[in-house]
Amino acid sequence: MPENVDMSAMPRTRSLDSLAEDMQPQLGLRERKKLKTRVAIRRATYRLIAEQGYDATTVEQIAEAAEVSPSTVFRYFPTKEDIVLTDEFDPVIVAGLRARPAGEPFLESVRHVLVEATRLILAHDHEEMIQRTTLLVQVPALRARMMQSLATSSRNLCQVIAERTGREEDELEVRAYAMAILGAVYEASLYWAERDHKDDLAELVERALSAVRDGLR
Amino acid sequence: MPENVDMSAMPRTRSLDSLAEDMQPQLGLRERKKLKTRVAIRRATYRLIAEQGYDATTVEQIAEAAEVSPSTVFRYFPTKEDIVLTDEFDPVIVAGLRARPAGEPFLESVRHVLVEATRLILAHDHEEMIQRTTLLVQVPALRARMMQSLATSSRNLCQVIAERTGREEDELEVRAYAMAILGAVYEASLYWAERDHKDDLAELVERALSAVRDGLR
DNA sequence: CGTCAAGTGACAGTAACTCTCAAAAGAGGG
DNA sequence: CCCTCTTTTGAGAGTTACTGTCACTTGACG
Repeated sequence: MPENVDMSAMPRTRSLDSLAEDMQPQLGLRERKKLKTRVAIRRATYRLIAEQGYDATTVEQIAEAAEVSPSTVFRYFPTKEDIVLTDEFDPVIVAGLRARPAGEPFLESVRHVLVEATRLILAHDHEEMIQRTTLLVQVPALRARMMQSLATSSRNLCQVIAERTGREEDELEVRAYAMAILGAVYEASLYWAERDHKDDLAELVERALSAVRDGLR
Repeated sequence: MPENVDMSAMPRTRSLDSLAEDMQPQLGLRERKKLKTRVAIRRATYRLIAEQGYDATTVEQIAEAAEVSPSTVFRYFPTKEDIVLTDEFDPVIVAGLRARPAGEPFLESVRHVLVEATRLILAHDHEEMIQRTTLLVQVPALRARMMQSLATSSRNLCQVIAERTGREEDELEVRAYAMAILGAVYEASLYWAERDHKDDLAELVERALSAVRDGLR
């Protein structure tokens, strides 16, 4: 396997790691190898799942395809679900929110940032987002594991909300509001996948958040 | 084991099935036995988990304590998590929502009904709600499985929303709104448990929903 | 080059499920 | 009361995700 792969030459198989990959200029060999293993495991997983389905794909197969031992797979990802679900979107969104003007109503900031982030992510990893959301619709175990993701994102979101609104980050209202937002975005993603990704996800996210803001009349 | 147990004599160990139990007047012996097995499994589970913790409690132990075979446990509950999480709250809430005046703003209806339902449930199964939410805080697997619960409740809620607002039940806005509400309620439950159930859960639910309605300022 | 720490693989073990099949037990008719 | 049909149960074997241990390899660094 060549040391430096031209990522832009593999339009259909870019991984969600690619964003992280792109901006790791010169780490030690150890770190680079680790990143490569991560990517290899994830690529193998996505490929095998696309071929055989989620349940039919065992960790052993993944390990073999990625040319590592099963132990190593579990060292990199605590559960099989995580191989599919792990992403690095939170920092992007948090940073985006911090960059918005302080006076702006908070939900407006969220809408702006989430819509922009969605476009960015789609531009970067379109195919993989499609695979991920498709799997999310098909595999209950993944939807379940998603809760963990939501909880983590929620905590991050709470922190920003606290900064912005001068509240405490563990206040009930803050947490409820954060989870409401994330729930809406989650539904937008599911909706997108269920309709075979025909719509513009960014637009769906915007509509979902507007619904939360306006209520239903 | 006696045929008829005086449920009101066991104030601390009443199960979430009790509501369902109370209103099954005279079914066939078969059905009554099934209900009893369900309750036995759940009681055994809660007892063992209280003694040893969730992870340390195996399905085999549960089966033994409930005096059934492990196969039977899995026949009644698809997963170990479900033994803890399954409830019958949705019908209560749906019926409550249908009973609200048609003109009322929808979120107001939701607030009324959820707050009332919370009080009712607490009055009926207080100890078990405490156990459940405590476990929810402690056990990640349960939080994850909760997603399934939320999805089901969400579908039910969507249906009522559709009836009330004249929209389609699979419309994005409806689904996003439903999930936002449930997310907020979920956070209220967690918050309650994290603070050792000192607060009034019904009040927390109300605050959480108000936060969604008003946004954060 | 040598030492140390980090990363890996082989292996054994656990427990949550799944499937299959035969025995047991309620339902219902004679 | 008994015979039959159907539902429910238990027993057992098998799969797989995950955990923990330990010896081995391989980058890092002086």
